[in-house]
Amino acid sequence: MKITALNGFKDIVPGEVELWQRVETAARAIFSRFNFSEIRMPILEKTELFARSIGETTDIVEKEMYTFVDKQITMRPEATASLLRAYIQHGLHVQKPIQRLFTIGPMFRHERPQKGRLRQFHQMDVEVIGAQNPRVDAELMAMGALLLEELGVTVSLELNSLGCPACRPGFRETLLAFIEDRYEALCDDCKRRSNTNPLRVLDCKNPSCRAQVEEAPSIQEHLCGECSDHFAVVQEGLQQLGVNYTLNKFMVRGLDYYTRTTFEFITGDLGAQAAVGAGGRYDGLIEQLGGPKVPGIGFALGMERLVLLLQQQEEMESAQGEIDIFVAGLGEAASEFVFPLVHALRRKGLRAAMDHEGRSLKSQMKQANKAGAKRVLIIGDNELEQGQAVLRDMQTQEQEEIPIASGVDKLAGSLFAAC
RNA sequence: GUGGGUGUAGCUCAGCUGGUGGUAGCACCUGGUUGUGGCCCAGGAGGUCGUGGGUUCAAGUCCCAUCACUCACCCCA
Repeated sequence: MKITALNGFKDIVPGEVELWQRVETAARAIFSRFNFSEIRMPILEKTELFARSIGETTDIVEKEMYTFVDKQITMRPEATASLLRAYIQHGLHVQKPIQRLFTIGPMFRHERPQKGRLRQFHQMDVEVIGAQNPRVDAELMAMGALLLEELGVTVSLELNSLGCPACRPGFRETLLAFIEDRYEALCDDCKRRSNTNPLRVLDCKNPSCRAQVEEAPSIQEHLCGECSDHFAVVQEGLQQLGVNYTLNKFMVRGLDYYTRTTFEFITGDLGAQAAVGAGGRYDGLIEQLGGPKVPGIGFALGMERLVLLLQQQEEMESAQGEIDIFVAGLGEAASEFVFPLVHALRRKGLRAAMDHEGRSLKSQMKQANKAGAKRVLIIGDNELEQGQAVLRDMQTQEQEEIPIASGVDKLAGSLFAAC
């Protein structure tokens, strides 16, 4: 039996990896423009960290984590908890009252794989810690929207507020009363959810449940004064920055730590996994994890989903790397000469390649062409005897003779000047 | 965890109601030019038809099991 990658784990091979690099390069550029610094955390953390932040009763913690049970450690299922742990551990709040941080890397969840959802997946995660101003919420969403725009993917931004510990319990009761009248009409999942987390009933996909909650009370109308003011300024900010959004009173996030602002970047082109990016505010979380009493907000972008969108929105022009020069050696003596020459060219900074299989000139020319070589240097027995090699320009097809007798380093220098 | 779909060359796939695995396309190698790429032409290499059982004179094809992949539910980025 052949050994293959694990179910839900994927290789990113040449031809596809270029798209990933594009996504990552664009993201780093944008994050930098918005004054974010990179932070990198380990993939393994104590299990307790995720239980305390994401929520003991969430699906992620209950059944989706890769945990080494005997060691009480877990491969991170998301980035925020690890990032906040690092923030607290290093006392970053002392260095700067407001920290703007991003991280890029793999996350792990043991779910059944499907389109846009893998067991090892990759997120670009952005967090602003220490900022209470609602404008920061708008600024973050504007940054996400700008990145997606620059990548050329079209998404819609959906916005909601989940309130805070002061007003959410009240809404929860209001909603529960509404749900109880319709309890029998709900799907089995929603019956269960109405006990554990009634807000979740709001975003059930089951059509009959949707119909039932259509007229459900909106949390947006049950916010306390502070949350309501906050939500209003967030929306003003989005308008000021020209970011389009729609309010969605049914949007509930799956992680327990969210408060107030929550949002999702949604696409219609990925099947069931419609969220390309999502996030929100988590004002009590840092304190809950043993840190200072500071607010926070952040969001994550799913890289697999971005790459899928890029793949289907434009026919992959496989712009694989091109090289500066291919050195074709003909025969054993020439190969002896070419081997160190190619290395000398690379030391000069040129992207250089050669053939090691002793193939015909025709074959080597094909290789050079496939590698996208701008020039080919041809050296055979004739050239060695005469002390002149042939340098061919692959675009213009022009060839010139250049002296090779003065040694590899000099030749590499003159080739570097020529390229 | 629950459903559906699909497994034939490195990739994309033909293969009808069982009767010798495809001149299929892309990719790869060689040649058409004693030492010159892209286009074209010719040739070549590459497969335990996912795996294991069963039915049959005969199974890629039918049946069962199993594994893998995939889509959806659930959940989420």
